[in-house]
Amino acid sequence: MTRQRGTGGVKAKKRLAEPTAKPRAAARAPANRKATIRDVSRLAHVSRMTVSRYFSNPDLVLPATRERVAQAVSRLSYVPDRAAGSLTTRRSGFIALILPTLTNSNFAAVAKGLTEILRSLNYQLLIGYSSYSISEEERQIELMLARRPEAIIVTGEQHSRRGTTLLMGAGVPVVELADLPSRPIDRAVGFSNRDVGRVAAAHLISLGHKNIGAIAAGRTDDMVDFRGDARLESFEEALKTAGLRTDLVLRYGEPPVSYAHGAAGLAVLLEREPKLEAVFAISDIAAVGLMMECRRRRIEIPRDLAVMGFGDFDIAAEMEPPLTTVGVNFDELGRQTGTLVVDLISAGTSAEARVTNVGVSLIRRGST
Amino acid sequence: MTRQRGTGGVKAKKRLAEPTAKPRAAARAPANRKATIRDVSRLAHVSRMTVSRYFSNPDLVLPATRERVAQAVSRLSYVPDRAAGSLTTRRSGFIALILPTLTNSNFAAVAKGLTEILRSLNYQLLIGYSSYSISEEERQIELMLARRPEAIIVTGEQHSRRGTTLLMGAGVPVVELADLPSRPIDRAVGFSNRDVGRVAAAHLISLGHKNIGAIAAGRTDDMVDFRGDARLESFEEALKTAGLRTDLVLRYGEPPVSYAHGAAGLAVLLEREPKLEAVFAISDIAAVGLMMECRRRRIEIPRDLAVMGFGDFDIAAEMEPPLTTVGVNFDELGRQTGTLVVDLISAGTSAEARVTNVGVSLIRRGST
DNA sequence: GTGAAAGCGCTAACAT
DNA sequence: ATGTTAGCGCTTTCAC
Repeated sequence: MTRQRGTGGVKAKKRLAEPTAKPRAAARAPANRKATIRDVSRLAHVSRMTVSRYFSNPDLVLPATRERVAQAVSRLSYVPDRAAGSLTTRRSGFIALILPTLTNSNFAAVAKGLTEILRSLNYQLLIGYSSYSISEEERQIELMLARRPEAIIVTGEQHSRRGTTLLMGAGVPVVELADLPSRPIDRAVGFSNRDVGRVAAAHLISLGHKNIGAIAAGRTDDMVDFRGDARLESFEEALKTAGLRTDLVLRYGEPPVSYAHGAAGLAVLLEREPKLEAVFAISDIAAVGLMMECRRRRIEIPRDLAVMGFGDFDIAAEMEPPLTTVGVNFDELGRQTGTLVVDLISAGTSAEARVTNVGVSLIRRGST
Repeated sequence: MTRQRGTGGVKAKKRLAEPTAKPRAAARAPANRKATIRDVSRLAHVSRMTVSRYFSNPDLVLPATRERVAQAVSRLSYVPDRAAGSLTTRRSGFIALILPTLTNSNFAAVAKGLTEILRSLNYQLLIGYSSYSISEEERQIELMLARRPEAIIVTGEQHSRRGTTLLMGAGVPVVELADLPSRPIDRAVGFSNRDVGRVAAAHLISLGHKNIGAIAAGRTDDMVDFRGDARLESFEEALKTAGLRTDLVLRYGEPPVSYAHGAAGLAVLLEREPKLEAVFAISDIAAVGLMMECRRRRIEIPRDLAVMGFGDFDIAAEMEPPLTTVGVNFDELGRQTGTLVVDLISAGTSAEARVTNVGVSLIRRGST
């Protein structure tokens, strides 16, 4: 079974199957086959096991031996193949994370918070994003599962039927993020998007506004921002409960909402109600776009129009006037999720409740 | 993790690989263990190869058989283990991507452009980020290599010594992004950050400004934004060449630059030179922060101060006045990189030059 | 402290 | 159309 130098030992028939169709391993770097543990062991004149120990538990290797292995490893630029290793250890070292988008700094913050916790424990985040598409999320779940992650983190409580089935049968901890599922698949760390809508409405109403508008994205069969919708719906309900009009609650376009959503939204609202007094955008991004449009139209904030958003994106505090918003500590959300996941993997359990609420808070600033 | 028997103490000669005499676990997947191809094969009464073909080339399987396999797959919620598969195929299906940060929508756009190309070909992006730390980048490179990606994409041309060694020995295509290395490790798709600085300086100078400032992040031993620095340096050189003062070229704080960098930077510059006429920020983000600070100080743009940035972030066009900037099509950069990488993997070569320049363009808007 | 044997879950290359 | 054989690169277990 020796098959070191040259290709001795390999069946010569291999030549047959070379119809340039499929890319073969050697296609690109003929001279450069990746070094294996066997190459190292031979160079260092030790067994493969000793090389393995050198990486997993160096103390078990005699210093002199260790040094020889180190030399060989360095000479060959050897990096152990984790995929091969995990086959035996049954630990992939992957934590899967499926987000709606990467282009949202709040979600990026979650990834950052998670990484902080996972890095020292040598887990690697396997990040995927669904572009707010339910079918794409399902595809991502399957892709992730194929990599045997030790835990899987998804966004929200709404998934495709098959996606849910896959998650339930995953056999590893599952965490749903940024929501408070009434019936979590396994665990959840999030906040109430309905609370966000209520807090926003309460704030605007308490300021005495009557003609209150709102801006959100629409939805297609496949693309939905469930959490944004929840914020909008609860906002609308709160308006209704207060006996206020709800015909200024706008949904249009595809998620995620953009600056342009906010700018265009203002135009629509103003046409519908010139005496518009306040607007809640389900994302700071739309709120900022709207504020810029106000500027173009010489509408002074908050004197002529009160504006608030959601997310407390970096730009919110920097705006002039600074944007009132409903904030969530996404960094912390990521860290808590990381801690939970690590507990779940190592202890198989955690003191945390099945559903953890990190809460939301009104961040009152100059735009209202 | 109980071992199965079959490896008994006695050395059996030539044990058959396939259906051993010794019965193993029952056909159904044990509650606690992910189903394997063997579980499926037993449930469907076929060999493992047939199950394998069902996934890789269903047409080779008789419809009736296919149906039985499908049933079993579905009943067991079986998802093939890609790590195990790649051991044999020598194709991990991973493309590694190492970015400085996820919190930058331009880099997020690169990931998006890449995904567009790679998705249909069933590659999975393995994303890592370095937080602008050189040592962390090195660590990421090693982590990635351990997953045997079929190509590895890194940002920039500056890496740690060992990082470079690892990349050179990777044995797979390596693409350096967002830079134009004079001596690329393998391939590069990017633009000239020095051009950016020159274009910015030329623009501001052509407008007749004399007291021109600039804002960038500083650097620590480990944290550097090489590309941002290149933009700043070439900007400074252009100023010098034009015989203009360069004492208003500012660097401070850690990368990446933030809104706050821009706001604080303006204060410093104004203190140093009350007659400041124009500012170039190495990132739109800092430029936007600076514009907001202008607003607070009732400095009118562009009348009192011309401002320009880099990156053409979404917010740039939405500002009031809209921000003049130097733009790069990062989406396209991602797509081109994707196409290149796919060519390189499948054909082992590509018509592309070793270094591809996607170019930069001055986007003249209202802030100058 | 080190090594030999066995096998993780999968598939390429052959047989039928 | 389907099955058998022989590993892929690594680590577990157990022997020395």
